[in-house]
Amino acid sequence: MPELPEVETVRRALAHSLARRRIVAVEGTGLALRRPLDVPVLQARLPGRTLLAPRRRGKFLLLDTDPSGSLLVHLGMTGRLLVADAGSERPRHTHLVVSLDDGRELRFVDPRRFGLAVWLAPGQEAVDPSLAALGLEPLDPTAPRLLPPLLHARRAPLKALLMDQRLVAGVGNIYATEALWRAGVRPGRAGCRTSPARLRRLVLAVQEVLEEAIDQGGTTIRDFAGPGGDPGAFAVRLQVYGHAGARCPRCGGTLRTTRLAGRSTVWCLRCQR
DNA sequence: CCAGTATCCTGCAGGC
DNA sequence: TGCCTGCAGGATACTG
Repeated sequence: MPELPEVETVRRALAHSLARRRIVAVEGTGLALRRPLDVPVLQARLPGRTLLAPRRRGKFLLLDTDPSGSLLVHLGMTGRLLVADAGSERPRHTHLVVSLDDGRELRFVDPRRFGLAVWLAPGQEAVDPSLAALGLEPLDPTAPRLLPPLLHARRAPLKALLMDQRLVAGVGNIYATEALWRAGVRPGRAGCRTSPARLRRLVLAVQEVLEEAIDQGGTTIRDFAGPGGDPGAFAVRLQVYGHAGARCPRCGGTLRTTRLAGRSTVWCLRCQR
């Protein structure tokens, strides 16, 4: 389940392995992803371009090229970007293959097809609906100052607000769950019923957990892997996600599970207020 | 405008 | 063993 730390891990790996590689060909299955995978457009635009260092915005990756333009990628739930030798066997559900000038290829693999790969011409980035709707980058130094008032203005449960990409871009179910536990805040608490001081603590907890996860190369529950196929190491550091029914590592209470905003949520009844 | 829910998709786990 | 059901949840379309 790629959230910000997983996407950032992929970005860093691709920055090393793809920079200055020239694209020579593109193949695609034509199967629909979240948005239609427009293979003819990708085949018309990508070959001949050189890949630059990728950027990340929320959970989106922007593979910038020279001449300018970008391949916008979202990994959805089960998406992977893999770099492998062109001769090697392609995994099931490989929807897009970008061949490089050094005999390797970039593969977009996504069994559940919640992901996305679209060409953005110069200038399109500013008007792309997915990107334009994104809120604050949670790791931005201004987040602890700017985010609490936005959360305080809303009646929805804090967990739903943290996962709302229009407010904060990049936090998903795993890290929202962990940050709320770290901050000692109940996931179902309404934003407007939480003090600014607690909201600030919550935002700092979000930053902390995201940074630690990036340091560990992301979290692998089932599907995530870096471009080389390697799993992230943060799963062992998850304190509550996936541990419903276990003891709370902080107070020894029982971790409960509920559904909030359609997502499973784990929290400690005793020490999360 | 805001909050909550249904929807897309596949793989896997659990029950029988 | 095999079939069925439910769950996992990213973004987004829809409803109230």
